[in-house]
Amino acid sequence: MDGQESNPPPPLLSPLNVPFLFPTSLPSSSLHPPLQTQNILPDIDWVSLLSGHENKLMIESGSNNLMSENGADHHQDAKGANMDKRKSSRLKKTSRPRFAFQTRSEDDILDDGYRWRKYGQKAVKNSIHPRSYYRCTHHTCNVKKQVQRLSKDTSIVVTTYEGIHNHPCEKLMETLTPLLRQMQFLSSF
DNA sequence: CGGTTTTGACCAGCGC
DNA sequence: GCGCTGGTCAAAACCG
Repeated sequence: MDGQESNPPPPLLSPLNVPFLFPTSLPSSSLHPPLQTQNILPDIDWVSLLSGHENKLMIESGSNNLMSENGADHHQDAKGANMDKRKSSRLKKTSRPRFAFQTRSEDDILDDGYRWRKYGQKAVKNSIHPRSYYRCTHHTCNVKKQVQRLSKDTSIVVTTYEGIHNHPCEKLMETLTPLLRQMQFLSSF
């Protein structure tokens, strides 16, 4: 459908590694519904960080919104009963690192180098566009993301990441591995 | 055939 | 307590 997984051009960067570098210490009040986001690192060129390919991803300067929330605990997966899973995911939803940003794009899904599996879609109040829920397909990885198009400006997509990848970005590794090999080879002289 | 998407149902949290 | 809303599950459908 959205063909996110099949986007051919590999990104040169691993955008999702970036958020993990900055301190996630914003109050949780900055997080939810009204996308009252705070510019944490206003000078960073998130467009190039996040696009990675010749996409039309355009973050307007000044609207380069980021959200983040402190994640003190590491989300322990309730791998028991289904209900426990639901409960834990819901209860701990605000205790994981989260950040969101807006991109101007025709595509709802931006190719961030990770592989995602859609697990839900919901109509959201006050929005004509549904919100989509994705989960990282890596077995041990628990990162999720939500994607929603703004009803005000339908050219803007709001992507919210939740959690931290505990594995390298596949596409990044694909890109870097030959380069590293070459560097090793050259440095052996 | 295995992985992904779709979609209705279910559940918890929250406001009233 | 009730209804609304958002987040997740899981079966079925879909696709390469």
